[in-house]
Amino acid sequence: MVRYWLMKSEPDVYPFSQLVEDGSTHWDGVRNYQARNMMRDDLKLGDIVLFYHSNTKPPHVAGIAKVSREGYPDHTSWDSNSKYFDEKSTPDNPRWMMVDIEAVKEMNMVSLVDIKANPALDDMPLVQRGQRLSVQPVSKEQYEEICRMGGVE
DNA sequence: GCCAACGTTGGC
DNA sequence: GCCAACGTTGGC
Repeated sequence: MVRYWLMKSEPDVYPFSQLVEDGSTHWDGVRNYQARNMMRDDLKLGDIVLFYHSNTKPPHVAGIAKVSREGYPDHTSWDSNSKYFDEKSTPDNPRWMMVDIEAVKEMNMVSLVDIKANPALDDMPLVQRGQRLSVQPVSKEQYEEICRMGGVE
């Protein structure tokens, strides 16, 4: 069964347009245990991802991606040249995980303001108080509503 | 195991 | 730039 997720990226770091250009990418740099656990255990091949741009004006959902490889160790965690380096992570005992995603479709920007204004989306983790998780579950209904707002069938 | 201090996230 | 919310760290 396909599940739906929302993943945050700062457009200055890696925008959705870059994913479209690259075709696919590995989602490295997540250093939060809850997000790691979901990538390790819950994100399955073919799952759908709403690609969200945070720390930008306005914050918004930019497009649709899907999981093209399930959880595996994040090699940037033992690369001392990487900004995501974690000395406690090694190839033999990796602490952090990532998945690969590939671009599926661009959509018209769906801003956080519009998401908050839509009662059908009140339960999205994204709009909950203090929610900072960079990988979040989204229901099928919420996903379909975002698509509708973004002009995607 | 508690909790204060600190760092980060991310909207505004 | 501000700051609320949250996660992590480390002393005790």
